[in-house]
Amino acid sequence: MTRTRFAPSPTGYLHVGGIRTALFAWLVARHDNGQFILRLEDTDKNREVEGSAQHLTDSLNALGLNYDEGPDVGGDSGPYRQSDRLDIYREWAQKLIDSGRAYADPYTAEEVQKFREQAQADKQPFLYRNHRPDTTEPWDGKTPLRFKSDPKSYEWHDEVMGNLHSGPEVIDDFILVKSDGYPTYNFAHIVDDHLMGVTHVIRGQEFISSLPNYLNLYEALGIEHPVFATMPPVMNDQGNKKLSKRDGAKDVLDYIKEGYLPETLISFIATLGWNDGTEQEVFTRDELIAKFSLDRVQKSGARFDEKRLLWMNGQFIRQLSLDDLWDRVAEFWPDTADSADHEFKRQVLALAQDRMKILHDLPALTTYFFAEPTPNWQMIDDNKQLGKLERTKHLELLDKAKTALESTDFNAEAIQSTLNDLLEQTGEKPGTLFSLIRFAITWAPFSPALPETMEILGREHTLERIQSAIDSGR
RNA sequence: GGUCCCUUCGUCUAGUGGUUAGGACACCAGGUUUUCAUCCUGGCAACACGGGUUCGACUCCCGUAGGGAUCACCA
Repeated sequence: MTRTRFAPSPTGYLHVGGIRTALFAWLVARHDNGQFILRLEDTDKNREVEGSAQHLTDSLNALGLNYDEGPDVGGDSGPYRQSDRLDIYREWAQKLIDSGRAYADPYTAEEVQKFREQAQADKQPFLYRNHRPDTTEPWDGKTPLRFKSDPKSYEWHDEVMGNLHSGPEVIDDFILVKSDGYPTYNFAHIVDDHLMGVTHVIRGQEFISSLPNYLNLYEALGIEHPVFATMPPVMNDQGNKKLSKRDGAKDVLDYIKEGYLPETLISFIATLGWNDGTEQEVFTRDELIAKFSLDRVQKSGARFDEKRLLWMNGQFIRQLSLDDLWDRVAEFWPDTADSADHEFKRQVLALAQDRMKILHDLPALTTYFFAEPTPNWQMIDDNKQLGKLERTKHLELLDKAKTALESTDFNAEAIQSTLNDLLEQTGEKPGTLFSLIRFAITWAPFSPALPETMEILGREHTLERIQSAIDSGR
């Protein structure tokens, strides 16, 4: 039974890089009909950020990355918060002490730092085990507990990276339990993954260099290691370093707030470093679950290109049914739309659907449907065609338009036909006449097609706008 | 610096010895009786470099260069 986990530390929010690791682990579990576990690695109290555990689960939930077991949903392998598992780590640490594979670190942090600096000065790689004491006092829990490593070469398989290898020089006596009593990640995650029955450890490439040490610890503990899969890094848009909070990587929840769809984020993040080998560019959640496999994950890092994300979001918005879109834009209408008629808003939304890239575009696209625009003749004078005409000509044309529209059925088709007749009657070009009317009605730099806009606005309203345009131009 | 990993259009990528090196984003041009967007059509644009192996290398091997990760009582 496949069991994967996402094991973040509650030190802040989740950015695109972090969520991708979660997504891939989730996809592996769902693809295999297995389980996905959330485990909080809160063993560094200094770095912990208030409220971030909640923020983490909110982010996962917002993207629909549901977990079968976790701190807030429970499960048979809990607790799922490492700070609640201290007894367990102590027990496993004792096993190591008993078997002679762990010992009390006799040095202070300052002394170790000295060793490190000395090694650096000698241009030698620093290895703590070179200073390993011959005899040690029993561990009293007040000093760090170190792993007594057994340096050797390793070869192992990584589902993404392929076959990897390392020499004995990278194996060292790392700290298992800190002097504050909390285990290090290096120790805790191995115990937890084992106890929780995790079959696939999916994590970022920053752990690849520690893996030989983990292998050494698995052996000392006498437990089998899970399948490893290393994710390539997500790079910033410059491509010169790993995406990081420190360099302003955005919180995924911020993308949701701006009106990126969860399914866009899922599809985009998945295809950042994975593809199914066909020319398909956009995937639904179900398609991803069905098609995902670790062996098609890229080995090299990928840059985060926000333009592509924007494009993809537009694709998803356009695929939505009007009902679905309606539900999702609830929080995005302009304030002026609060009192507007329900059906009217739905028609406006239908018109805006083709132009939205993110849901937050809605206000800018629709304001003149809900509030009277302010006439701005400068827009007309700046127009290439209209600027050549006299103001009196503008007004004359608008007046003719108004008259023609007064006796027209107010549906888009009839309006179009009326406008076409007007074109012939006045001898003007569409670019002139239609632009003029469009400005008179919307006073916006851009807007949806004229007949549809008029139809939704209705005859009365449309004629009023034209009239007030005429009045303001006199 | 040591160790490990990586390297196809500007970007995301397909490609597993023989292809006009394909797709998508972005960009440019044209079309859809106005604008913006959508949509459609077309265009620009890549195998980091040098050696091998081979009848034949983007594909295999070795070097070089460049990039990344890591060398914590952080994860």
